[in-house]
Amino acid sequence: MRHLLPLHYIDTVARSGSIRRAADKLAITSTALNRRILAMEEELGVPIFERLPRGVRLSTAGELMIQHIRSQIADMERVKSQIADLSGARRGHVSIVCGQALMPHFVSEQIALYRREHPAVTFSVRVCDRKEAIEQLTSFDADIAMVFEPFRTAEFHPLGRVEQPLRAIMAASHPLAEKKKLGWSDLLSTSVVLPTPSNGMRYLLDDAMLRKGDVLKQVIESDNHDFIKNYLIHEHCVSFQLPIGLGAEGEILSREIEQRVVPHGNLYVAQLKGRILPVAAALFGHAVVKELEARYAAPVELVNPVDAIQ
Amino acid sequence: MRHLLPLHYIDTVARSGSIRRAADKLAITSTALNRRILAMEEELGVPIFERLPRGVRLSTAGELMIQHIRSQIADMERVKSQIADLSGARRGHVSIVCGQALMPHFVSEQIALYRREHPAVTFSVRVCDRKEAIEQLTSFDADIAMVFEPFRTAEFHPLGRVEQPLRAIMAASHPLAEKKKLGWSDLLSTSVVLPTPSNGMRYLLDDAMLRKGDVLKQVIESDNHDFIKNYLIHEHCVSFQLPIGLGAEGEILSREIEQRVVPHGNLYVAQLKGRILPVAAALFGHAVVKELEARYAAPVELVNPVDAIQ
DNA sequence: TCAGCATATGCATTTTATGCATCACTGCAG
DNA sequence: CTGCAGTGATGCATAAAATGCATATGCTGA
Repeated sequence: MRHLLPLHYIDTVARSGSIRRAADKLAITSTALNRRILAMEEELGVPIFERLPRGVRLSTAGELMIQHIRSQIADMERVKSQIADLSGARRGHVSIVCGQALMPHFVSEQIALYRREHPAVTFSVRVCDRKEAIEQLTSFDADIAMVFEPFRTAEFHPLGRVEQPLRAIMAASHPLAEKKKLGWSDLLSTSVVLPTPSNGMRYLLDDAMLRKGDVLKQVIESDNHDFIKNYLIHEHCVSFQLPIGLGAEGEILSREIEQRVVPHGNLYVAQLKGRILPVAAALFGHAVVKELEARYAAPVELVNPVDAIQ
Repeated sequence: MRHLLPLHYIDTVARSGSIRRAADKLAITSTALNRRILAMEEELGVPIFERLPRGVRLSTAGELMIQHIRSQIADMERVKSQIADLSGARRGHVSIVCGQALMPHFVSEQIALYRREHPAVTFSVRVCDRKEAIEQLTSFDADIAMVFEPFRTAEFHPLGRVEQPLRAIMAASHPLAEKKKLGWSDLLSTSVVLPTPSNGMRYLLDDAMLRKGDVLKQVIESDNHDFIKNYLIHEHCVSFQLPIGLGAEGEILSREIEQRVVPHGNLYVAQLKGRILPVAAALFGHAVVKELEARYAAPVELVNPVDAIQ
């Protein structure tokens, strides 16, 4: 929309950290962009950017401004999506961030399902850790986040939650594959491959190790679950995965872990607090929550018992 | 701000109901305005206004758009006020609607108090009934509403509440002035002057009459409390007022009414739900709530008992 | 049918935004 | 210390956009 072009300009400069770089992205000259920013600052009465020798940085006022700007741009998208919805055809774009490499199986399935109903809705999916996920929400770059054991912040507004117990995964030939349920001693008896600390599963595992006062024999750490899964074929190690991230059982099997050893974690579907989502995003989020709760029976809601009854 | 000029144009047209009238207010020609609107509709892909023989009216899409526009404009004000606050000087404007003619005594006092601290903050005060008050909030024309027994709607977000029992007012020479506390039979024994039905006090009185199956001897109905108060000097009638609306006792006295006869009502200070108020408005609202609760002991909060303890 | 008032549109003019060339400044590598 | 690369700011000519005037067009109600 034309009228928020100036806002988009400022947003781009803030993201680029330099007027010239932003000007390149926006396909205008740096002088034009510079002058628009000077004009905006003139209007506002205070500088939006601090001028540094190697570019610009948001001032305190600019921080306030940029939040406003991003919310306005996102809200305009919402309005457009609602207007499009009036004429029957649901259109728009849904931007999703999901916490780990485990989600894509589920997410891709859900997106395909949604797009079968509404082919005019487009999607973008990014995988990142839970801290980044919340940043993406607050910067209005993502509409919906799906994360495991997120940091609780004021910005985070859960749309739904399901419990996910950690499961141990290993090659079919691994000795522990003969047991149905693994205890702490079983885990100690083998080498393990752990996800990086930014991962929610790692958080639960570190916590378990701290409580037990014992450390697992970690041989490899990786942020890529595909790599981990492939590695298990070559060496008799154990790693971990959530039920939702498990594919079909083939060379790699999964086994239950006793709950008192590693407590169950929570998988959240969430949006930015206070924001009204575009129609498509809101409905997709709703559909995902419904499906999750159908697959993994919704836990009893502790915050408000009355709601759980309905 | 320049970038929301187009939005302001649309807002003005929506309020004026005609492009020409809006153009006059905006001090531009109707052709220029017309073309900007056509351009916006082009961009949006759907008409914002329905063209009628006697002007224009918002289309369904326009209704969505205008809500967005007003929130944008109001939110920009908020940002400006927050930025102004950064540099120490609190500036800005607070727009208040109060439910009845009873409030102005209290409100004027509170505004004076606030302005003594922050002389750069300006105020506008409008008196209207509770239905209009909520409309003013939703159209972003008012930041804060102070109303007695409002309609409960989803848009209404209470910042504070105090109980206000109705009191009977009358001339000092009225026979009932000799009693300290009036019952239903006392009220039936005299003529009464009632506020109009849009008034929250009237709502409680009508309710009482319905329950008792008896009607008061209403001789005059008026929406103007000053008129009512003056009239009581000339004829021995009884009327009603809230404690907060009572001035100093002179020719007109007030007497308590038994609670089981007319139940206590609630006075609310409220804002539009989901909106973030400008700094000045938020702090003024807070100050008012605090003062009200100091004067009329805050009632026990029923919704969430935990909060009341703190 | 016609007067009255509404929105739309063609065209000349004014205002605004853009691009080019250039300046002034800073940090860094040699 | 010096030159280089990279930054934002500014003067001026040009391109684009908004505006105003005159006028067309469309509808209602008497």
